[in-house]
Amino acid sequence: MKAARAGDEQRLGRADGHSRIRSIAVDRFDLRLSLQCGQVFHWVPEGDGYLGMIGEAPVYVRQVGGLLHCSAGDEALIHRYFALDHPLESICTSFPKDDAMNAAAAFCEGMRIIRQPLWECVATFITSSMKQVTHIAQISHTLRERYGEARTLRGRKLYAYPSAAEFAKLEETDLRACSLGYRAKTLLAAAKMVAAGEVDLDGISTMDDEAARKELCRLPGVGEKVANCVLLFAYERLAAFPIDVWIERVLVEIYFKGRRNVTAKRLRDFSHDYFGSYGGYAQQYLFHHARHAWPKKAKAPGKARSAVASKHVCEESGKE
DNA sequence: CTCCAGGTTCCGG
DNA sequence: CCGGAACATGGA
Repeated sequence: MKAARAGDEQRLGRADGHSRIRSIAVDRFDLRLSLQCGQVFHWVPEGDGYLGMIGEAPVYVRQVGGLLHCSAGDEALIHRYFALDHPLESICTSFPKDDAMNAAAAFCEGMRIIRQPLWECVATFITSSMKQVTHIAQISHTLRERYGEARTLRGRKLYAYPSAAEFAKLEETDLRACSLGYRAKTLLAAAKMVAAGEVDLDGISTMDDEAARKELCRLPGVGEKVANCVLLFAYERLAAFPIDVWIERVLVEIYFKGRRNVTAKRLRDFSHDYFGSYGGYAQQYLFHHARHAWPKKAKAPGKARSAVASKHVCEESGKE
């Protein structure tokens, strides 16, 4: 592979004058998969790479085979953010050996669980409830553009995720205007608690998984599922196993097929025991595989809808 | 128009 | 502990 061309250096160059490109050798890492699997929502494709923020730092990363290209000075940040130190081979070896898990592991080769900033992760997953991945990203970008600090890289504007203190200064209507819906109230309340120090996100780092989950659930809008996402994607608790509608579908269809009385508690207990200490990785692989490789749910053909049934309903739209 | 999306909370058995 | 219902909004 050829080294980065001079043109790349120029385009990648930062305003501070340090425009040298560095290459990080990576093994068992897929940048695109790791950014597009639904664990983080703000990275945008740019050229052959991605543009995004790691905390307050605007970053451009590009993967070419086993090399990760970035600006000089960002290496350590990127190494940590993308969890290049996670023992991916051991992690995959630890997975249970069943057909569904094997297929998901093959489908998700190189996907890593990244280390996200605490509040950013808490807040984005508060906004995630009952939302499609694309819409979560949309909300994230709106919040950043309106209330985050701006940076420029490669001629593009990038915005940091607003801090809890910045959110705490807003009104609920401000957040509703970002199409947050009912999540505006809980996000604002959570921001105020964090800003006031009533919940200490940094302090949670030293708690065991159970205590940390319980503490996170004190935040409005944070239930067991969101807490597990935060534990997994921000606190590096790789055993945390978030159960959303997709994973529930997988569990019920694959591991509880035909069984009755499949309650939330049984799913939780089974997942904890079956997937083990790297359950979070197993969960993310199963999640991504199910979302992209499972057949779309066929519309129940029970009663054919009349083609003319709704003909006259939406005709008059000249209000105001 | 209908259906559903990386849920949480509150309420009654 | 368990099931239901309300809660907003925008794609498909």
